[in-house]
Formats: sequence, structure tokens, C-alpha cells
Amino acid sequence: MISHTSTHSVSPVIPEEIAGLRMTRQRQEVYRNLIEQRDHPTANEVYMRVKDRLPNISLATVYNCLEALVEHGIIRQVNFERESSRYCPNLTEHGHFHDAVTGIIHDVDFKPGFNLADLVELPPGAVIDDIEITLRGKVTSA
Amino acid sequence: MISHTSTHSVSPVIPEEIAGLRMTRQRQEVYRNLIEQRDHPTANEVYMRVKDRLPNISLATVYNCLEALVEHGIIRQVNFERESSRYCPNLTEHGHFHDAVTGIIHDVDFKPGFNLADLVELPPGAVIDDIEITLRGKVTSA
DNA sequence: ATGAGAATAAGAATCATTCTTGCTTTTGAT
DNA sequence: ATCAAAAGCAAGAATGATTCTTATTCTCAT
Repeated sequence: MISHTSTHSVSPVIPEEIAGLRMTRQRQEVYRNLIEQRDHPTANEVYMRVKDRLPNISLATVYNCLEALVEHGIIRQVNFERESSRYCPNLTEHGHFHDAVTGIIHDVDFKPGFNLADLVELPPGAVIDDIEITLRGKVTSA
Repeated sequence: MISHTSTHSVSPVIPEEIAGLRMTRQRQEVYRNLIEQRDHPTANEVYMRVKDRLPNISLATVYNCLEALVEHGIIRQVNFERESSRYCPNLTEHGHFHDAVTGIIHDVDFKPGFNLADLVELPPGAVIDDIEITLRGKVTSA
């Protein structure tokens, strides 16, 4: 019997179309890369990685693919300070914890019952459409 | 008797030194501008405004002043998406509400007892050094 | 098969920000 | 007050992420 030690020993099959977006070869590889390596790569990092399978892809195309995926709600774009944008396939509502030591960005889920309007003094009449929470700190392994 | 209708009819006097930073004329004007108009201007907006009083100031100097003020903890730099950095003289811990209609950025204070660690699933051992909360939405005046 | 519209690659352009350089001001001894 | 050293400044060049442009190549419905 065959056992898999990695969760990604086989590349996931990406459908022809997602959320109304035609998944071209380039878009597939960009998206596959994001869901396989669930980190938060920059466009340039995706570009580097995807060149294994598509040696002729251009950085502009990676940007185009990422933009198309973001606009169709298939992935999210996240920005930290003034750094390059990063991309994230996690569509659940979540924040980010930025480990200052390792540089690793962890997704942080909101606990059940989380309601930000209870916690901050919003301007009167304010309706929240979008929440962005970024934390920075360290992870003490002790 | 003289009555003041504006809270800023007189420009505040800026000390010679703040938090160990020598307040040169340029730094004074940049800082004065931020505390007078308590909005969240970009470097370029500060540059435009400050030219009234210092017609020869350069944009690079505005950037230098803002950087010096930020590094000495006198003002804060805030970034929204990939837009130009904005600067904020409010040193209390607070978040921002971005009105999608007017573009106005409101400071939002945290309610008493606010503790984000209670609300999100942090990675084990995580210690939060810095919190950044940005909300986007509308303000319904009705 | 074919023509219109979509997607791509390559490189130019943009724009906020940072860097460099030469000059001016301030500071802190003397 | 004097003067060297340090700090600050203005102007413009350089940088770097992202977007735009253009010419070429696909895709898909007819």
C-alpha cells in the first residue's frame, strides 16, 4: 500500500473555471501555488515558484493572474505596511499575526461571537463592510 | 473683547525639542500642520500645505521630517492598502475607520476592557506587540 | 475554418519613497 | 566670539513595486 507523508505529494487539480473566471494554464499554476504552499507570497515569489512549471511566464502575467483571482474573490490580497502585496487563499474572515522574529505570517481566526462593533467607538451611524486586523509580535516557544 | 470661533485661530507654539528631537523650523511646521488639521494627510499633502509658511521646503525634507517625527514616537505613520502613507498625531492606541463614500478616515478608540487576545485564535505562545485595526464602511447619516 | 474578444509576454512608464550630493545651519567645545 | 564637527536641508537622481502598452497568441462561438 502507498502512504503519503506529505499532504501535497500530488498537485491538486484546478477546475477549468472558478467563480466565473476561466482558469487558464497561468492562472491555474498561480492559484495552485497559493493553495499548495499556504504561506503569503508576494507576486515576485509566486513568479519565481511558478517558473518551474511555466518557464515562459512573465511577472506581468503573474500580476494579471493575481489581480483576476482577487477580483473574482478566489484569493485575497493583503498588505503589510508598505511592503509588497501578499496573496492569501484563505477566504474565511481572519486576521494576520506577523512574527517579528521569523517573518512568518500566521492567519488568525476570529473566535465565535467576535463582533468588532462592540469593541471600538465607531463614528455614529457607521456600518462596517470590511475588517482588517494585523498583529505583530513574537512567538515564545518556551 | 476678542472671541475665538476656531480652535485653531492661533497656531500652537511648538517647543524647541520634543522627545529628544530638535525641532527645526521645518519639523515644527510639519508637526504643527498635523496637529492643527487632525486629518490623515499624505507626505505630499503636508508638503502642499506647509509651503504657505515655508515656500522653499522640499518634498524630500517633508519626508525626512515625517520620518524623524515617527522615529521619535511623536506622530504615527499609517498605511491603508497600497496607498501613500498617511500620518497621524494621535498617539493613543486606536484603529481607523475608512469611510468608503467620503474617503474620510476616522480614528476609532478601543472601548475599555478591549483585549484582542481574547477575540482571536493566536498561535500558541504568541505575544502581541502591536495591533493594527482598519475598518472600511459607510456612515449613514439617517 | 474564422473572426472577435480574451490572455499573454516583454518591456516601457508611473509613482511613492529613498538616496546622494553639495551647501547651510547649529552645536559644543575652546 | 570662533571654529570644527555634526546635523539638517534642497534638489534631483535612483529605486522598486506595480501598472500600462503593444504586439502576438489563444479560445470559443459561429
